[in-house]
Amino acid sequence: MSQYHEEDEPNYSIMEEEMPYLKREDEKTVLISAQPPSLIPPPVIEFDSAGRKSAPGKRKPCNCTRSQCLKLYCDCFANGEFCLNCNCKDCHNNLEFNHERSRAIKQSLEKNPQAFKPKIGVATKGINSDMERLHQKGCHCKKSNCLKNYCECYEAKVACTDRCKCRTCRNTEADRQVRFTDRFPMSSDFDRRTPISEDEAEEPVSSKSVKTHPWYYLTDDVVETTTMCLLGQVHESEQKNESTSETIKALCGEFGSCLLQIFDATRKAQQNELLSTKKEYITPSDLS
DNA sequence: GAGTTTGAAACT
DNA sequence: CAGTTTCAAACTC
Ligand SMILES: [Zn+2]
Ligand SMILES: [Zn+2]
Ligand SMILES: [Zn+2]
Ligand SMILES: [Zn+2]
Ligand SMILES: [Zn+2]
Ligand SMILES: [Zn+2]
Repeated sequence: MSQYHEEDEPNYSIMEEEMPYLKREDEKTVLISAQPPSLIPPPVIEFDSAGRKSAPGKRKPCNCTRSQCLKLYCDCFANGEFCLNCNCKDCHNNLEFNHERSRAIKQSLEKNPQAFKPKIGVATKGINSDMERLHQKGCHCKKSNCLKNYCECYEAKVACTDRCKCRTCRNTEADRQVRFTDRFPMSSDFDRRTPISEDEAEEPVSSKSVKTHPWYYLTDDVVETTTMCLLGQVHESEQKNESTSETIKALCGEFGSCLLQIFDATRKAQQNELLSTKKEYITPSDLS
């Protein structure tokens, strides 16, 4: 994979990094029918090419009907993956049509050498934090105000930048900051700061099991943050001109998201309690 | 589920 | 490069 290192050919080095089954041969890019990416050991990918969260094993099945999953219209193809358990019709994005598929990849690649590179920069990779987690090409939205998932920036949960050519954008960094959801993602390891009642605060015995109940984490801070998130959601829904029912639906989602984070803190507290039966102190490395 | 809306990708 | 068409997903009801 790394037998070619030519400084003046950045495209190929990128391609070899992103698509191991591509090889350089003479002045051409040649696709070798090596192991398909989906069969290669562990594709530990956190984000797909569009910046969406992508659980390594699972992938949203496509429903392509006219592209044969051999154009970038197909998300599977665009992610450099084979179709598997998809609902596509007349799919050629598989080993049966490997040759045709390789030709299609090559075709897309010569149209745009960056075609299979992630559209959204990976979020800080150790020392190399140059790659911003922002859309590299920018969106061109006209009617969604960049407030719906039609917008690739919004879908990837990143702010629009000057690279975008969107009209009436409501997804600027400033816009996002008044929506709270992104500003205060309640860290699941927040501490309880405000005692709910004085009795309980001075109860040494109950402190062992009380932390395993969700309501223990309903501190003022958490309640306030949750409320802020909901208000931010209302704000966003109003900008979208959403109907009341859609607004309520969105609010339910937001509230559920907050509740899950609170519950997550509960779950971690339970784990800590289990660990503390053997250890006096828990080091941060125990948590993860 | 049916029908509409949307903007990237493809095409001219 | 710009204008148009095609396409599959996002969205609405
Ligand atoms: Zn497909
Ligand atoms: Zn597919
Ligand atoms: Zn397919
Ligand atoms: Zn946009
Ligand atoms: Zn944008
Ligand atoms: Zn925008």
